Amino acid sequence: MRAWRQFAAVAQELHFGRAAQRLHMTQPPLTQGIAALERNLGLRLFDRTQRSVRLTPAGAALLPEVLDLLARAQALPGRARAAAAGELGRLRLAFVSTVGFGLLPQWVRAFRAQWPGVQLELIEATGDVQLDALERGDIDAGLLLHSPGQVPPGLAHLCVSREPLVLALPERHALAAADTPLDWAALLDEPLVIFPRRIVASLYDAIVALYHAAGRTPHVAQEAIQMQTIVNLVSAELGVAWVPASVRQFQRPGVVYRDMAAHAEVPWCETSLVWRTGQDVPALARWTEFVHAATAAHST
Amino acid sequence: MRAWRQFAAVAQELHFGRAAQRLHMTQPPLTQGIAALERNLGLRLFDRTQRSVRLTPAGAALLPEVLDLLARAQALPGRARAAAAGELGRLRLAFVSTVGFGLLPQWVRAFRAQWPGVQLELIEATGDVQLDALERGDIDAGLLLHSPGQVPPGLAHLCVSREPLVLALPERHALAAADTPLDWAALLDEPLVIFPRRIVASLYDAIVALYHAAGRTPHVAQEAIQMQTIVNLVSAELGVAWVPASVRQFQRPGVVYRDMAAHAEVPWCETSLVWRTGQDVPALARWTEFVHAATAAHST
DNA sequence: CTGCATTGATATGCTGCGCGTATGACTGAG
DNA sequence: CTCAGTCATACGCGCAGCATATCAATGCAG
Repeated sequence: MRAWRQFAAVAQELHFGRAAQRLHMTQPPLTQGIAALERNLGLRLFDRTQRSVRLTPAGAALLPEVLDLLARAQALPGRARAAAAGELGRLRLAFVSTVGFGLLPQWVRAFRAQWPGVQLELIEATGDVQLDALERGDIDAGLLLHSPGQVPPGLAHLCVSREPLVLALPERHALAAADTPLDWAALLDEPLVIFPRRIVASLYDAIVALYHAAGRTPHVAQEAIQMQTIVNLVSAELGVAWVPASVRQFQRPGVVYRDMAAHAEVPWCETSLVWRTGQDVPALARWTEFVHAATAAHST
Repeated sequence: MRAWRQFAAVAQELHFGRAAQRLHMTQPPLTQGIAALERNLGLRLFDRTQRSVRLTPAGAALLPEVLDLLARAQALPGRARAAAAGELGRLRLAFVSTVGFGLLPQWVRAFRAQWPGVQLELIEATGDVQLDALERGDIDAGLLLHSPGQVPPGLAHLCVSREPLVLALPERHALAAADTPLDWAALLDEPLVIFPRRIVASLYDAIVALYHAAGRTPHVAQEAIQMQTIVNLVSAELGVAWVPASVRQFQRPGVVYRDMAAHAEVPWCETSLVWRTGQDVPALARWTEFVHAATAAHST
């Protein structure tokens, strides 16, 4: 490596004395170094008389590659500092499917523009799978749903949005028209489409509590893992469903959403970024900063 | 550099003992080397307990770059040998405009495909300019016209094609019809369009000799440097011209070419690749080999 | 709980690479 | 012919980087 640095210096100066000066050394060992390099390679890199130095064609062909190599080598410490600062590296981010249709895409675009050195890997997964993956170290952070205040223990979190649940109804359902007075008791007797409890236990329990408070037990007609699927099942008239307000964006034909905020008992849910504490992932710090700024800007 | 090689070994093995073995050294100095590297960078690359070694996120981000750098460094001697073998480097090739419309383009395509590492720079120039440039070392080889056997002295050469001169006539000229018997004496009295003598002295002299042999002196109506221009001037009925047979490809409207091979005195011309001797330009050797093979294949 | 094997860290001495100093050999300019 | 300039050679030395020896901590077997 040093030999190549010496080669580059002599090739650029075409003068052993000045090249040695640039290398902070004297001329004799430089001459020897170049001679040793040429001997090892088995070819001449310089045509030199006693008065002048010129590159051979082979030397000239090699010079750009050597300069590139030296530049990369010299840049490595800086790259290391960049990596430690989180400007460089890989970040594995899991997310539930609903946020994939929300703000996440534009966040990802903006983040990649701001930190092009960070390789952002996106993995769609349900909340329970994300928690397992976090535990095993397979991902660096997750974006998942939960009930307010019910963030999984032992993890750092950053709340990204807070929204009430709304009711998804088949279009032709008796309670679908917004101007009809709501028969709360009749609603609680309707068949329910809901996610399995293991997906988001806290939110599942909050919905069940809503029924229990009225002395009812929910009649679960069908389970589905993704919110999109749940809405599709509502469209197929298998039942009604409680979904986060943001799901209204879907506008699936055959489905109407009804705001239940008038009933104080209706649960809310939060979407949070969660990650392990206790281990330094610099790129993750950049991501949490970024999300914090993005949510702060959005809420103002 | 050695420090980075040690880093790569430990990062891949995740075990100081095995990494040291791979590096053909013992474990203690490897531990010290990594410690020194981390101290110089001011950051930790490995999370190590007394029993295990893991990469920090920064270390993991850095590993691909380091591996790339090491691979390039290791490949340099091979690149040097390739450069010496002429598979790598720059080749500056001058050519007269006529060959630019002949076989040269397909030669260049095929050569670039066979030797992608050679950066072939093409410069259009007349023969006299090429000889100056060769003398000054501005180009590595030239493709130029000359009379048979009259290659410029002190240069190596490779004859690429040999062809007779043909007569370029204005379409409406009395001698233009191929079925009319040729009035040789009348032809020699026609105004002549020809290149300046300095461009290709040997060919110029051969044409003049043709006139002198019949006791005439050519009446030079107009001079032009490029064959295309000469043909255009013939089209403008400024005179007739002697041009290499290959120029017939141009088919300029208003110009007809007449084969003069019946007259034994008609000069021939050669196109040759010429280059300086006495200095080794490996890529040039690849080019001369290539042209030799191409012309041999074409002539069979 | 105890001893052992494994593994990374520390201590110490030594060797050789690569540098500096001194000098030589050759060349072109005045 | 002399001298300044430049690349090559000779030789000695200091220190970076290695090996040997050893320690300390941890997981595992019994």
